[in-house]
Parts: sequence; C-alpha cells; structure tokens
Amino acid sequence: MDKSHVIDALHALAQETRLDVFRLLVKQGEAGMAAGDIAETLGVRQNTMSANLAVLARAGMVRSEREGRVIRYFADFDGMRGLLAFLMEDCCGGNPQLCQPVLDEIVCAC
Amino acid sequence: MDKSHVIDALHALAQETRLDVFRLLVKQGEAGMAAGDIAETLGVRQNTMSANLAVLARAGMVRSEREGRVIRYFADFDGMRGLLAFLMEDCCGGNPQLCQPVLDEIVCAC
DNA sequence: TCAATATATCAATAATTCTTGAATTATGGA
DNA sequence: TCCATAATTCAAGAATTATTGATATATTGA
Repeated sequence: MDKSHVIDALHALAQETRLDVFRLLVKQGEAGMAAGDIAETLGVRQNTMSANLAVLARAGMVRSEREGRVIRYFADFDGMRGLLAFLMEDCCGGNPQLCQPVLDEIVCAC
Repeated sequence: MDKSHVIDALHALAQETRLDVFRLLVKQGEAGMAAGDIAETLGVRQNTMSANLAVLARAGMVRSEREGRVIRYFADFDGMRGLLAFLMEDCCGGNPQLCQPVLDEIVCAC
C-alpha cells in the first residue's frame, strides 16, 4: 500500500459514522450487512450512509456485493492489513524496546 | 483510548505532511528532532509545520520537550499503541481466519 | 409493463481544515 | 538590557468535506 492510499484509508476511518460502520462490519465478519441495515442500525439517513460507504469503499476499507436489490457490505481485511503494515513499517529504527510494547498490545482475542 | 480520541489520531495521521512527520519521528526514535529541523527536512514552512505538529500533539501521536530555545519532538509510541489496539479490538467476531492474516502482517523487522 | 424497494448520484449549503503573512512569546548570549 | 533565534499564535482566504432534499438507477414481483 502506497502513501496516498494509506492517507485515503486513514481519512476514511477518521470520521465517527465511518469508523462506526467499519467496526460494525468487522464484527459482522463474513456475514456482512446490507447498506440499508447499516444505515438503520447506526441511525443515519440512507443517502448520507451511501456517501460514507462510498468513501470507505474507495479507500479499500470495505467492499460490496450485490444480492438482488440489496447491496451487502463487508469489512476489507486486506485493506486493514495494508494500513497497519504501513504504519508499523519503520517502527524499529534501531530501538526494538520502543516498538515492542506497541506490538505486544496488538493481540487478537480469538 | 476512546472513540473520539481514536478519530483525532486517525485524522491527525490522514494528511501527507503529518504522516511524513510521524514516520520521520518514528525513525528518529529516542533522538527525536527539533521543530525547525523537521520543517526544513520536509520542506514545509516553519509556521505551517508548527500548526501540524500541534495537531499531532493534541491527538497524542507526538510529544515534545523544550531544550533551551529548541523544542524537540518525539513519536509517541503509547499513542500509536492505543490506536492500533482500538482498530484491532473487535477483529475476531467469531472468525479467527479473517483477522489472523492481518496480525501476521504486523511483524516487526527488529 | 408497472409499482415497489434498495441504493446511488446530484446540487447546494454548511462546516471544517489548510496554508500563510504577520505578530507574539520564550530563551540565550553579548 | 538589547538583539537574535526558535517556535507558537492569530486572522483571513482558499480548499475540502459532510449532509441533505430531490432525483435517478437497478432489481424484483405482480
């Protein structure tokens, strides 16, 4: 992931509704969620949500699949991976003791 | 780290100059770098850089120490840790196979 | 083909953010 | 104390972004 792509991803997540959407979709996992259900769940109008989903999709943080009339959205774990990898890329400028605590914190609860 | 704090951190990093600053300071590690040197290194005017450093500092992504006339900035690894921990918090909504590849990618090069 | 449903797009306004020149504050040295 | 240096703060204009009502597109079923 290049720098401008990373900036798009950070920008997409740096807004309350979109961060909520992303985390909701992360929780939904492989089930994903229909655009309308996302809007209703988060109490956001349909077209506002559509615009926000488009921002997340352009940034590679979510992807979508049409299912008949419904468009189902999913968190894009590849995008997430690229973002975190970039942010940690140079974490060890010769001082492992600085970055190790950061890595230790990122422990999956699964 | 709570949600609004996370949004501040994401917003702070979602801009080219500030992302460059953060990564520069990550590379500098414990040495940090004087505000003026950061501005000169990145080719940004001194007051523009000051404003950007203030955004990063408010977001908890950098911290500073005065050394005589100079103010030296450092990446804040605690802030970084909080941000990444929040983003990964719910990565395992019952499907470890989704999040494991994300975690595998975040491997420190040290 | 027509109506209903789900979602996206458009255009306009409101709000926020970025950059910059100018002014200000803080420190150290002569 | 006065000057030079390092950095911050202020105010204003330009640019970007968010939200919304209205409209358009796509799909399904009658």
